[in-house]
Amino acid sequence: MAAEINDLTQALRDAGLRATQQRMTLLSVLMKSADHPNADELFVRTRAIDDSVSLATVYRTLSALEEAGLIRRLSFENESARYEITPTADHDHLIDVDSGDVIELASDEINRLREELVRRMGYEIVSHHTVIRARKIDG
Amino acid sequence: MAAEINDLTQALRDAGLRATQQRMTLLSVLMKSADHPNADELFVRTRAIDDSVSLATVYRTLSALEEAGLIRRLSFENESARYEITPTADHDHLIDVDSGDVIELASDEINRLREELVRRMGYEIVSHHTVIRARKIDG
DNA sequence: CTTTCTGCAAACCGTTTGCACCGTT
DNA sequence: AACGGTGCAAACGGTTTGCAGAAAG
Repeated sequence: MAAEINDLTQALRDAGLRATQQRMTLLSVLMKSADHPNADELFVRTRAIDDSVSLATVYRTLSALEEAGLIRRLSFENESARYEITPTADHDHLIDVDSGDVIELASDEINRLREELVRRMGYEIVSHHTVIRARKIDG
Repeated sequence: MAAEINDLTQALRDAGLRATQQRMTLLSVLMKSADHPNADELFVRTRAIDDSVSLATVYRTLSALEEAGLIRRLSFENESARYEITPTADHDHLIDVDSGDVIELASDEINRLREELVRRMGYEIVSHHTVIRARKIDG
């Protein structure tokens, strides 16, 4: 159920990084996070487990993990960056403008259309991200 | 061809704002800009016409114009905010990862699919924005 | 004459970095 | 041991803000 320490160690080593206490804690926290926390939230949650973690290390680790492809950095308007474990299936994000909740959205059909559109313009997609701000329909 | 001073004055008044020299200059600069400039670029271009404009005013004016719906603020990853005159037709943006160019992308079909998908989840779209990072296919 | 706007400089806030020490390999 | 990683505090860069004077209505 919970990720083994050895899995975390291996994942970090595979990424060419040393398996330090701080990195393993941060990675495990992010894996347990169902939401899309920002650096400060990760700092608080990580610190609750291991109080030797500094904010600087959170940022440095997040950069390293992103570069290694283990996590994804998400940028929303007027907000600090949020992070998620790299998703297996491509998905976009819907933000509930009232609650602030972030919901994951997948649509193969949209992805296919988008790729076609871009290719027709002579480009190939490197990455893409859609942010939809929406409000619950009452009733 | 060029927007009349009276048009600018009227647009600002309609937005409930005073038609100051600085705002009219900034607005006309943005209207003439085919690219999607950020605050600093707008500051430089505006200052070339009217050297009484300060960076603070550029930011304050951009916020006011955005709130009034006259312009749109665009957020790309790891970049300062860029601005465009509010587009009549909904469009997304493709960034050429090599040149940094921003290209406007429209697709009614994608928009329709997206709206359907969101509605099926019990939401209505407030706004949406897609950023595609892509590379030119050589050939 | 009132109210809004402006320039200036200082404050802000998320993020990055230099440094000297510490832990992993 | 060697090297990468860490905490701390200071720096950074885009953006915002308090203030006193200037301009629009």
